[in-house]
Amino acid sequence: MGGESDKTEKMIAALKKAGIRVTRQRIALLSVLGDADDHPDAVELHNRAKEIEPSVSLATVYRTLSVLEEGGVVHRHAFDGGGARFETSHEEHHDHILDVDTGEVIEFQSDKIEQLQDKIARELGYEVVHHRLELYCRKKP
Amino acid sequence: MGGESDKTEKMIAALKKAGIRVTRQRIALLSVLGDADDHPDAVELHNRAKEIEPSVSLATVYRTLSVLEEGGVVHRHAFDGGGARFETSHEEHHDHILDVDTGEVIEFQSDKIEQLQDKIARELGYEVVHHRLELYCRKKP
DNA sequence: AATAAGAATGATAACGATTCGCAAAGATAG
DNA sequence: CTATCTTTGCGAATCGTTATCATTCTTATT
Repeated sequence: MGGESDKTEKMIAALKKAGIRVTRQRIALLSVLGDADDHPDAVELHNRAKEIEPSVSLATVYRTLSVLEEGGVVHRHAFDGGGARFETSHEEHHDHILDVDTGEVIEFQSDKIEQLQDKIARELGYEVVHHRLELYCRKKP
Repeated sequence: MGGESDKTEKMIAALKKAGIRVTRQRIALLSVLGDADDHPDAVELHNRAKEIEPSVSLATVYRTLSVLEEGGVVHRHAFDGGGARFETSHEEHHDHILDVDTGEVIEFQSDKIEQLQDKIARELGYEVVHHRLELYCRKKP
């Protein structure tokens, strides 16, 4: 019983607290998201979720991902080419390196860059709401 | 006659040199691109180009933009929401601030950030092929 | 200038990712 | 357990973009 991981439990609690209804399909999706250590797109999440809860439809996956995004539970990324990709937001903020040959995604974090971004925006009279930094890279020979 | 600007002439010369055929619709699009100081999308470019050369079709705008991108004449950007937006590549490299309230696009350039990006990639065994840095900002109160 | 050969074009169909509309099923408060 | 209000699945619709294909243009050659 309760095959859900700790991560999933926490996300369910977060939903309840936010007054968002907890349904079978949402639990399935949250569980899949919690287990994913890659950055799957909606179709891939749908495939994985179907193994837990065969009735989930792709439409619901999309709808739920939007709900979760608004609730701050997942982050949506729009890397070059193809559709949006998702990850849970229970890690530190980070940016991404994308291997242009293999498609692999590597996460990194740089306070210095972050500070420079803020500085640049500030000097132009802006404050950064959110940003997007992607390094499309190739393995060094 | 030859209402084309200097910029446009140069781009036409670039096409010829690259062995790319110079057509009425391509001249129209290049002229529109040369005059644009914003970052128009394909539909907007199509509208502007039609005023010079009414026969241009949207399909050709898309096709030509791809050709120009491959030829290094324009850059394609995929900002959050909506479709791709374009600008000529005859300026220095720069990144973008996007005003989340007005949609305005401001360009900026930071050697320091660039260097940090290279350093981060290098330390992970990668070299940066290209990158994407967008600051979604709001005007400071 | 006329021509041949290949490339570019316009119109429209097709596409992939995502959203919408709606009737039916499900979750939660009382 | 019931009433209410949400969420769901399905399929159609939408958006930005690309593909198809017969026709028209460019360009190199005469």
